[in-house]
Amino acid sequence: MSGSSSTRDRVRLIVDRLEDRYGTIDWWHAPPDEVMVGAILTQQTRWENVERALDRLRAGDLLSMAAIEAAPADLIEEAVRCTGFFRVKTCRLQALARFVIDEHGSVEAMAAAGTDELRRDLLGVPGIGEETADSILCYAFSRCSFVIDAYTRRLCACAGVDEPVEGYRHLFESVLPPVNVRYRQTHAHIVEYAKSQCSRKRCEECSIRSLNA
DNA sequence: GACCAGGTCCTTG
DNA sequence: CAAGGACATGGT
Repeated sequence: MSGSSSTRDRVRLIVDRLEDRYGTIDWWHAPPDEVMVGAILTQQTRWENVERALDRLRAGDLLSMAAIEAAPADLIEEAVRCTGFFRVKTCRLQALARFVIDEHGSVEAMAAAGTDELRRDLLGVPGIGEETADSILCYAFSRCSFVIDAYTRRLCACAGVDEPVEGYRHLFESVLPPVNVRYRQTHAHIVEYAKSQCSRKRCEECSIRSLNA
């Protein structure tokens, strides 16, 4: 990580500009079990396909850690097929469900754990990397863990900020006030902006690029 | 038909 | 540690 203040100022500028542009938006409010499932299903996958899978799981009463832990794998596979990597993702979902049930007893019980401990434990579950862990912490457990995804890296690259993943995380966490709603909102802003304005084709005219000067 | 999508893991150099 | 491949379906 480079703690360079000019880099941090640039990130602060990104955050402020996005807030001016989009204002208050409330993103991904769903029950914790559903957030955890969605966080895994959205790996390398468009969200629209994830929603289909979530609907299928819900229809089969499979949208809870307890149900996923108990269900036969082929039932899960069938429901999540539309998100791609369906065998791998089914394994990951069941590994997460087993972790929740075996190590904590329930999702509600998990909420009692501290953020650092939770993060470390989640990263120990096969199939859960940094982004998935932080998504779960931020959107399922309302913690101040900033999510660094492909959109965030693309947008930052546009603005001339180039860091290793941990660098990005600490940059954003040093700029944002320690309030969960700001974390989820800023990440939502980045996704909205990057999707519409900073796609591979349009990046040249992306206004964030002007922060380079 | 090529190319990409809100990653993660495993193998190599 | 960086780079490359595997995992797979669905949309443009």
